[in-house]
Amino acid sequence: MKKGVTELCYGFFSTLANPTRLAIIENLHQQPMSVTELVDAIGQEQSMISHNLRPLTRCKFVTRKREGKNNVYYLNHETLAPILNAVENHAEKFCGNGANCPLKASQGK
Amino acid sequence: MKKGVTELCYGFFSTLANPTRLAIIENLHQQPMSVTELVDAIGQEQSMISHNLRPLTRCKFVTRKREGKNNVYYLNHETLAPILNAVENHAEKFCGNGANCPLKASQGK
DNA sequence: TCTTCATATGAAGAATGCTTCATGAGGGAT
DNA sequence: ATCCCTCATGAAGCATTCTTCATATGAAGA
Repeated sequence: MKKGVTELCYGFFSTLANPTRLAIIENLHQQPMSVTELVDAIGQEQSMISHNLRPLTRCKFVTRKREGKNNVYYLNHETLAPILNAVENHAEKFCGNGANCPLKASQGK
Repeated sequence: MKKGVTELCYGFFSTLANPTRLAIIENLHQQPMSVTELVDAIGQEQSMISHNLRPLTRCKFVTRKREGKNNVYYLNHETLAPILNAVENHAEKFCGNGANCPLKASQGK
């Protein structure tokens, strides 16, 4: 671990530490989508989706591309695939896939 | 990406999204340490270190072991090594190692 | 140009998480 | 038994981030 990685990590992880942004990532993992499509898929207000797309774009987790009058967002699979994979491995190995995760318990219902 | 991973990811990333906890990880990456050693190394109050060790323990990022009257904490390298590696790769490839990271810019000085 | 669809942005109240202070509890040594 | 060292926990004020509401911008079509 290089020196000074801490501040980079902080920006990185705090951007990912948000349910709406994770939902966006989950959707874009399937295919590129416009804002409107994300709004429909996630079922939240348009302004909320837009607000949350900004930090994702800023950290290069997604990229934007104008297509006609739509802004289509693309996931940065190169970064996120291994990360999400590591999270799944951890959850599986150390957290019983969430079964014995106190955080999940306190969130649900 | 499996269904329902979003909530697991949220617990995972929000635990990592904290400067003190990242400093703890950075230190434990070198070697296991007791709370007092972490306090000295990081230079923050003991209660703060303890408070931040709790979520790390809960998410299995670190494990605790009594040794005499000390509580020694061990990093879960199996999970964190690949994660931190992925962050470094991303920072290098997409963020100029933080040089063109607007977050870092707004934090520093 | 005017209208409409698509998206971004600003501001403010609400919610969440953090930091600090005070204290409690456990283990070892005397 | 007492003292000290080590560490954990609770509560409360403070700070940060989120969510929502209102509005602005841009592109395309009539």
